[in-house]
Amino acid sequence: MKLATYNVNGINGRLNVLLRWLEETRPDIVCLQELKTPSNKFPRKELERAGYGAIRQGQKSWNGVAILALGQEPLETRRGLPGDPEDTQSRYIEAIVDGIVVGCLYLPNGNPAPGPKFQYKLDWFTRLQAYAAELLELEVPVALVGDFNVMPTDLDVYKPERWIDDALFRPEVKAAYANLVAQGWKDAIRHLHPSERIYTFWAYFRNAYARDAGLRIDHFLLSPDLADMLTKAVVERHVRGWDHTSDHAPVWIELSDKSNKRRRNT
DNA sequence: ATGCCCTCGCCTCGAGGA
Repeated sequence: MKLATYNVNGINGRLNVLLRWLEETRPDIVCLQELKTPSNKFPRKELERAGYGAIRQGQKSWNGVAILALGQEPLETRRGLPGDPEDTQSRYIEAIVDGIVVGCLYLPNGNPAPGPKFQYKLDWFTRLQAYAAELLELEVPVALVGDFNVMPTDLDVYKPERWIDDALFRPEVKAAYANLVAQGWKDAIRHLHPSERIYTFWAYFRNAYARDAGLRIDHFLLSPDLADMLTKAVVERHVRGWDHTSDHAPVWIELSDKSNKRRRNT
């Protein structure tokens, strides 16, 4: 089954592109970020017509996350990241689909750094670490999926030296990501492709896509049992080349029930 | 050191993005 993430950069302005990609790829589960629309303007009917049930946490103009599931309604288990009741930004939603706990997240950008926005990013990361540790303790299949706004290593940036002071690449942020992964998560794309340059985002300006001046900032973190099921990871680069497209490409991973192998091993 | 380009809002420019 295909588990996907896509930062759409405005779901209503992007609806045709999103529907075209859904029709083409037919992912089973999709985590969306940057809806940029309040929940009551979420295009539920259009997605339903395309075969998808959906839950969403919207917000006017900014942020916003959603989970789609092919042929079913995601069972919502959480809305909003715990740890700060003052935080009103729509950046986390979670559901159970096909026995998997799927946490869809849009981590703060954090620029300019340093400053209050960067501090908010670091605080959000700390809360995510605390909550992610709780999820791992449940010992159920969990995937934390979305736009983390972090390039984990030099391999994930077209020109690392240009990004040293940026909020997506500062040492504190890379360390926060590394510490999160070290809890016991697998970075799915990196796990399958340990030394390949893979990007998921290309800026609109400076002809970034044509020059392949990209960043890898959309990630799948898998709990150990899910990591065992991982067979494939694909960045749908061509979608970034479509007209009126997002600055992110959709990304998906394939999870296969290797039950025969697992049965033999246990 | 900055803008590039793009989205949204109530609006033709500003804020935010990465």
